[in-house]
Order: sequence, then C-alpha cells, then structure tokens
Amino acid sequence: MMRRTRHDHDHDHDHAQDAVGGPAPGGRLTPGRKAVLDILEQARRPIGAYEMIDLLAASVGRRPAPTQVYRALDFLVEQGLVHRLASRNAFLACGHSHEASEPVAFLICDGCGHVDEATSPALAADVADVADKRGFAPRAQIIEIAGRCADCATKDVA
Amino acid sequence: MMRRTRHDHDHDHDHAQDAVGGPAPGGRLTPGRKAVLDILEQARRPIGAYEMIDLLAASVGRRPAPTQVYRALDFLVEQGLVHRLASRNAFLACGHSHEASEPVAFLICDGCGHVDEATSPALAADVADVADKRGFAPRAQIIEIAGRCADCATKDVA
DNA sequence: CTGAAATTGATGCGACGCAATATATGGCGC
DNA sequence: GCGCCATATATTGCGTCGCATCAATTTCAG
Repeated sequence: MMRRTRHDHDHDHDHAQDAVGGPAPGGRLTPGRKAVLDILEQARRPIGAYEMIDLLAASVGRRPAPTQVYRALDFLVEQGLVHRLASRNAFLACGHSHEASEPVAFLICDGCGHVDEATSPALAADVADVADKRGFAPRAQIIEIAGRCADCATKDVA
Repeated sequence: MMRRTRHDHDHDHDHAQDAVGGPAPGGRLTPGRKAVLDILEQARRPIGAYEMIDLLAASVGRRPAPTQVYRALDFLVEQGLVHRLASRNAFLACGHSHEASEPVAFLICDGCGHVDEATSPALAADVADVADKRGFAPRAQIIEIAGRCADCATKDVA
C-alpha cells in the first residue's frame, strides 16, 4: 500500500511516543496506555470504561474514543497489570505482583465499593480439581465474591 | 410521582391465580416469564438478552421489549431457576436443583460454547474461608472457568 | 555508513449493535 | 379509587468493528 507524504503538517501534536525506546514483543507501554494505568493505580477502585474516558479527559485534557480505552485496557489486562471485574463491567489496577495464571478472588463490597484482591492456593487447587475431574482444560478463571466488607458489615449492625 | 415502593412487597397476600400451571413458591411464574424459561431450558446453552428477544419473537410471535426480558431473567435468577454468566453477559437454565446460596462453578468451553455446571463443597468452603479471613460477609459468588472441554481439548491435539 | 522507503504497530475518528436501566402507562384484584 | 404487577417506551452505558493516519523500527539501496 503506497503511502505518500502529505503536503504538510496541518496541526501540532502535543505528545509523542517517547516513553519507550524499543519494540517490545507483546506490546509497549505507550503514553496513552500509561495514562490509563496511572488513573487506575491512583484510583485504587474499579473504574468503568466510560468513567475512564471522563477521567482521561480531565487528566490529559483530551477526550479519547471508547475504542482507545478498551484497547489500552485489553493490553493492560493481557500484561497482568490490570484486572477485569466481569460482574461490574469495570477494571481495577492489580495491587500485587502475582502470576497472571494464578487465580485471584475478588471481594467486592456492595457498601463502599472497595475491592480486595485475594489469592488462595487451596482455592486454586480446588478450581483445578473441579476442572480436571471433567477433563476440562482451564484457560482463565473468574472468582468474584460480592458482599459487605468488614467496615461496612459493622456499620450494618449499627 | 413515585408511588411504587420496592420494599413492602413481602405481604402475606398471595396471588395464586397469576401463575400458570399452579402456585409458584416465592413468586409468580407468569406466561411471559415461563416463555423465557422454556427457551432457556430447551436451548441448554447460554443465551444473551437480545438473542432471547429474537427467540421469543419466533416462539410467541410477538417481540418483547428488552426490559421485559431482563425483568423475567432477573426473576428467574432470583428464583434459582436460571444462572447468569457474568463473563459472557448471558443466561443459562439451571440444570440441577441446588440451593441458590450454594456457589456454583461454571466450566465454559471456548470451543463449542457448552457450559457445565459444577458444585464443590471444598470450593464452597474455600470461598467462605477466604472471605471470613477478611471479615467479609459474602452475599453472592461468581466462579467461572473458561477453557476447553474434554471433547474440544482432544480435537486440539489432532 | 548514510539516508530513504517499506513494515509494523499504535493511535484517532466514526458508526454501529448489544446490554442495561430509568421512566411511564395499563390491566386487575381489592 | 388504590395498590400491585406486568408491560411498553425512552435513554444511557457498554463494547466492537472498520478504516485512515501517524510514529518508530527495520530493511535496503546507494
């Protein structure tokens, strides 16, 4: 596909892809992707795709299209830096540095919305066991527990 | 003009006539709801809300609005007759008659789309244990395992 | 070795279809 | 008429696809 140089640049670009030096197989942490990751890490709470767009607009000053956000999110999930909460259609920065293949249980509080991340070898073993008994080859697991966290539970009694 | 109160629905008054085919415990199985349940039971596979609308249109001859389908689905899920697959935004007729509170693990095949339903006391105990360690009071659990079923796994090797 | 084109991958924009909720109306028994 | 349940309508949010553009790297000609 022939791609000729256009006559001239008609507008300036305020940011460039300077964050990474070389090509990383599997992807690079570009500024756009990093902006998404930063927001998730500073929020420390699940954020939906469209709230992410709003936050990016406030942060970068520019309003990205949904596609951009979803692509960045997918990338970050693939890299294991971000988790997806299927029950809420939201995303959460990964707190710990665990293996991507290790099953993580999420404790999602209905009251305050806080999400706790928990890994359990016993849980992992049981999941593997249940699948194995049926000859099922697991690729990914989703374990999400909704309820009330310790703080909100005590408030309930009051 | 908000007159509807969602909280005082647990009166001792029971509409048995609303149900089709007799009284339903804890709820009324209206024709609309039954049509949704029938389709799910005959399909034996996860069905999205809008595919459900299409199937209802073919079955009843009339095309219900999304809200009706979601309402019916929510009702059936509450009754424990239908499960919701969070990772796929789809619904599945419950195969067995287990307690609604008991955690169910779903084995979702990426190949054929078949979904297997599995209950495991050990898994349930581990989930409760993980939550308990953090003082978390669980209300509902979601355990979904994506991968390849026995049939599709053998086809992979070939 | 140097510079330019081809390549790869990321980004931008727009539109569309599906998912879900909010709001309003109507039937029915009481 | 009033409350309850179900249905109907409207609006918002979620997620994906396709294509055009642009930047960085690699490849290759000179």
